[in-house]
Amino acid sequence: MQEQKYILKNATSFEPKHIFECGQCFRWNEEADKSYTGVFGKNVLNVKKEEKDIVFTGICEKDIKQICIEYFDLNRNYEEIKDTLSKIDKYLYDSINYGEGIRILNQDLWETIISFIISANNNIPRIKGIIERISKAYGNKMVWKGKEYYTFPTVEELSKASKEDLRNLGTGFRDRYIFETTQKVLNNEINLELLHKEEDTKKVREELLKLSGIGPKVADCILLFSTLKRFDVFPIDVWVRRVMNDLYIKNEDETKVNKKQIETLAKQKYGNLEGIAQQYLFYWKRDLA
DNA sequence: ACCCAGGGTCGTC
DNA sequence: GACGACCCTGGG
Repeated sequence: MQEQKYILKNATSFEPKHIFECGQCFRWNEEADKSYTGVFGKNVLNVKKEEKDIVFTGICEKDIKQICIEYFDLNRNYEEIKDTLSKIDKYLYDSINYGEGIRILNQDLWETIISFIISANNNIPRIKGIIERISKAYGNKMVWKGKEYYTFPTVEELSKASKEDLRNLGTGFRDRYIFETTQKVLNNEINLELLHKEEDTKKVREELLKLSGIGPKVADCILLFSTLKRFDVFPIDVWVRRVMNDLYIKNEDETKVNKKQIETLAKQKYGNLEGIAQQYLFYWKRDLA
């Protein structure tokens, strides 16, 4: 494959660090020059901010511009979204000021499902390591500038892995979840294509919850960070629980805060943009911790 | 050396 | 609906 380049001129709401380190993705790594290189689909891409422009370089299976528009959701107006959210209260204003360049990516649904199953009760460095090892073992090799990269395995490719194989890649107790979920998707007990066509977020969520290793938090992350692209969800993890308690609820023991209370509060304050609000808050508070 | 927490879920009571 | 168990790794 031939290297391609695309330059996005005078970009707003696009900061590589914010996008790749806000916790939505696990396959992007910072280079010495502060740019980021990552793999998605059959593409290897480098993203570099040069003054006001964003420069995309890499090997792609289709036209690089089209691929970037889709993956980085470039047609969505983040200025408008941030405007709306900033007016809600001072906390949202501050968090958006902090992570002003965040964009929610359109990540492959299958990869997002497995990635967030792995994320359960886990930390980001280890999650990244597991996903890399899975890709190297069951994905396909690509070479760019003399370096090797691996696609994330398809359902069929990953189905070659036994529970023991997965355990040996360091997945821990999640080996069973990955194995069972792969089997279910392979046997078409859940149809990922059809899932995109369902409009009702609740119904999609119910379908995801049928898969092994997917509970409410992981389901919401999949809904928000994949091509399903639902903003009317509010993934509640330890950090979000912490920030919501610190800012609004002020319970002495944050672990005792009722989940339902947080959900109601989020819906009430942030409305149908609650998913994006969650991401600004998460990036803000986790970084300052 | 030891303990703890990490983008939670599952099985059991 | 609450509770503990769960694999593994890095940091205090």
